[in-house]
Amino acid sequence: MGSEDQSELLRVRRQKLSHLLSAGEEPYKKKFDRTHKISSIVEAYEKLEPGESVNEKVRVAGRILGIRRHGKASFADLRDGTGTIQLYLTLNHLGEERYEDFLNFLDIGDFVGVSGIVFKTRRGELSIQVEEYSLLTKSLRPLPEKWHGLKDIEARYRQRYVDLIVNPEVKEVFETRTKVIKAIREFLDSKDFLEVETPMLQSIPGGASARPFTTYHNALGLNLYLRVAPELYLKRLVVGGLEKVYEINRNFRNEGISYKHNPEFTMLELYEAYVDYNDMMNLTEEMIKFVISKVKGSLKFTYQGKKINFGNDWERLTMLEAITRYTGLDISFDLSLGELKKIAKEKGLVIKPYYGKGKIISEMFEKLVEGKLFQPTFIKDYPLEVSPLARAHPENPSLVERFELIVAGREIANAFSELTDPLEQRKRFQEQLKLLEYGEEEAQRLDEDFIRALEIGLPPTGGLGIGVDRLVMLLTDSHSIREVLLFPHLKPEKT
RNA sequence: GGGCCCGUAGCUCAGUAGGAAGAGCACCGGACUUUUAAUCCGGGUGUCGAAGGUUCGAUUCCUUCCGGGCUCACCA
Repeated sequence: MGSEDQSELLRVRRQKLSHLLSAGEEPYKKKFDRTHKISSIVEAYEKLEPGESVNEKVRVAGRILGIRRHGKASFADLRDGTGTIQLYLTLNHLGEERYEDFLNFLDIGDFVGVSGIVFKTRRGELSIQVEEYSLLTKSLRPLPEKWHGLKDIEARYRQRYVDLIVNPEVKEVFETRTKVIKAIREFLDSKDFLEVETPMLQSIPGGASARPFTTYHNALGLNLYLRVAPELYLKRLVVGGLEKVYEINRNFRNEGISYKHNPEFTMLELYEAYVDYNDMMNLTEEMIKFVISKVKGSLKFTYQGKKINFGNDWERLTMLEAITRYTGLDISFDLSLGELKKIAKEKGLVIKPYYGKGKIISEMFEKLVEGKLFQPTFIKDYPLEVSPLARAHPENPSLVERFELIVAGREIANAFSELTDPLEQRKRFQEQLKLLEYGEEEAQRLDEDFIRALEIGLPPTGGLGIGVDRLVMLLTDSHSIREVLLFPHLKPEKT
């Protein structure tokens, strides 16, 4: 784009840049030695009396966020990664040329380094009396308005760098996100879990019922899939003797985008040998309580205007109990398939012809009950039909030892006693293959090497997955998953 | 993918029952040596998302497309 096509705002900044260059100024410097971060100046000197100054020269650097001109003296706001401080610039201290240059050629958005004396104005604002300044980076585009910030949701996501500059609460969300992940690691590391990394590129996508992204390896001439879950690899590691493992990393699912779905999202999965899903339930509760206390300082907070209390012992209901309680329907596997379908259709559910009793019951739970569970609730004993990797329930062969943690109507965690019997696992995969034939693209594929690993022997194992983004949504009071992803997926801008 | 809504200046938003495109901030010029959403005086900087259509005339009405939001479906 030539300069004649640009708006006046862009043109003016480029003119200032040209002027600086022709005056021998370097507008993109490589470094600046600081003596202080802004927050350390604020901490050290915030108790100064108005009018008082400190006999110590400081050097700080940051981005100019505001300029207030007052003739022969002016103020500017300077922000670095730790805080904001006011600059006080006067003709007396800088000399006429440097003072005028600051006002004429520097703009809001520019990075500058300054040196000067710390003092407090008579209005009580901690400030730096600037004796020297240096332009570090010239900004060529205006920032959004100081009062309303950047509101346009699309612009905020596409230009997250601007969002982070002008909307301070956005930075806090991502700091919280990092704290959550650190707290998870702290908790699991203290319990001697080993953090590992397993393949993102898989030749058989496994471990979850989801459509995968496909890709191609040129050198090997091989179709590959982006993983939908790390599960089968992590269980191979338990076979290998790593008794407690976890991975926090990205999963990719080729599905729709919504306020709670992004095509790539972050998942915690962990596996522990010699324990079952009841132990996983206890571990989940302990871990999430640890994370929330660490991050929020309290186990009670509000999410989207409603109070959530994580402090009590969380309720544990079987799926069938939950359906009965929240719908009044007396559902069990004793009903015939025909009866279940009839009830489901009366409730407005879409039931495909090949659905069995288990799938219908899980549909009833997900569509009719899940959204009503706001307080943290464990729902346990899922239908076997929808859980091809979980161990059957000893008291009911139609169920498995599996639970999900539901909070604010959403699934936060999913766990089970792992199926360790290789012969049974092969049968389960074969049932999944039938679903693939029915056109259920999310059905799971047969993974012969995983079966071979089970044949080597997987000890009794409990496994757990937690959707990290959704947990962060809860703890940051975010309505949309996009608010907790730095760069949520959007369609490409223009052409 | 379906339904509803949105797209006007760099940003936040008005507006035109179809007839010369507006405000605040930002920006440009001027005044001002302790201001802080500084103030005061002057200046509107625009492909009204894009392309067609209707019309004497379209930013406004219609169609299609692009992008976004909410919601339903699918999923975590």
